[in-house]
Amino acid sequence: MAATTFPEIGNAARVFHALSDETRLEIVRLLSHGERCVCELQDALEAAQSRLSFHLKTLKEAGVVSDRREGRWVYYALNRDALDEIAGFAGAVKPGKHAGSCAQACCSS
Amino acid sequence: MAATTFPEIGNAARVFHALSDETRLEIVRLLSHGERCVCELQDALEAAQSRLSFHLKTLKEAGVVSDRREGRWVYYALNRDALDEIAGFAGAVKPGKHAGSCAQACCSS
DNA sequence: GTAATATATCAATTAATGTTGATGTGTCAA
DNA sequence: TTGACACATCAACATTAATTGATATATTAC
Repeated sequence: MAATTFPEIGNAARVFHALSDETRLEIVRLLSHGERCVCELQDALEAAQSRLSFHLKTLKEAGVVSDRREGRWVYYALNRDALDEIAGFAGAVKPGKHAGSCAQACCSS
Repeated sequence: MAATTFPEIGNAARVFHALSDETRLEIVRLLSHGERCVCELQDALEAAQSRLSFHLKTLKEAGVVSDRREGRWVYYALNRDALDEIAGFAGAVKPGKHAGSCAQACCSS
């Protein structure tokens, strides 16, 4: 498989949607330093707990982050695969870089 | 400037939002083959004209595409900078790749 | 067990986004 | 200069997403 295969549109849309919110991008930025528990994020973002929980769920459902429980705390971490998918998308779409890698109708014209 | 500078959160959110819709991703995919006029996209996507126009506007406002008029037709093309920003984001956020490049509070902890 | 802490979920509200059909604008050809 | 074409914009409506405050669940400390 080429490195620039066009990702599944539906999945890509889900990932991009997860990243389309500033609060969630801040979360991602914080997590880029390593995993964090919810209360640490809460302090850093000064966000209401249920709001944060909502955004974490959104990120998790899109596959951008994963979580793991440790005692009372739940730690969230970035999921490298999702970031690769994003980079892959950008690469696949760059003019001249995607030749032949797109299986859909757009290549038949 | 490092290649992995963390992009402006606000702008990144705008770009990601533009890419968070399947119709718009299809448009981007089509444009990855080169510029297209609206009517070509219309044929390829079987989308109502006003719907397409709405999505093109969204993409344009986010800086993902640019347009140019040629007679009766308006041609849309991908904007490479926006794709670079996406790739840059993915790179900046990857664990271990962003060290020292993040000017915000997240790096002070 | 009981209380406290960390987190998730729910219901209600509000805000943002997408869709549709109709109308407006610019450009070209006859 | 009229008509047809390519496209943008608008208004009304439908759908989806985000925020808030309250309540529920799990874990630990006492």
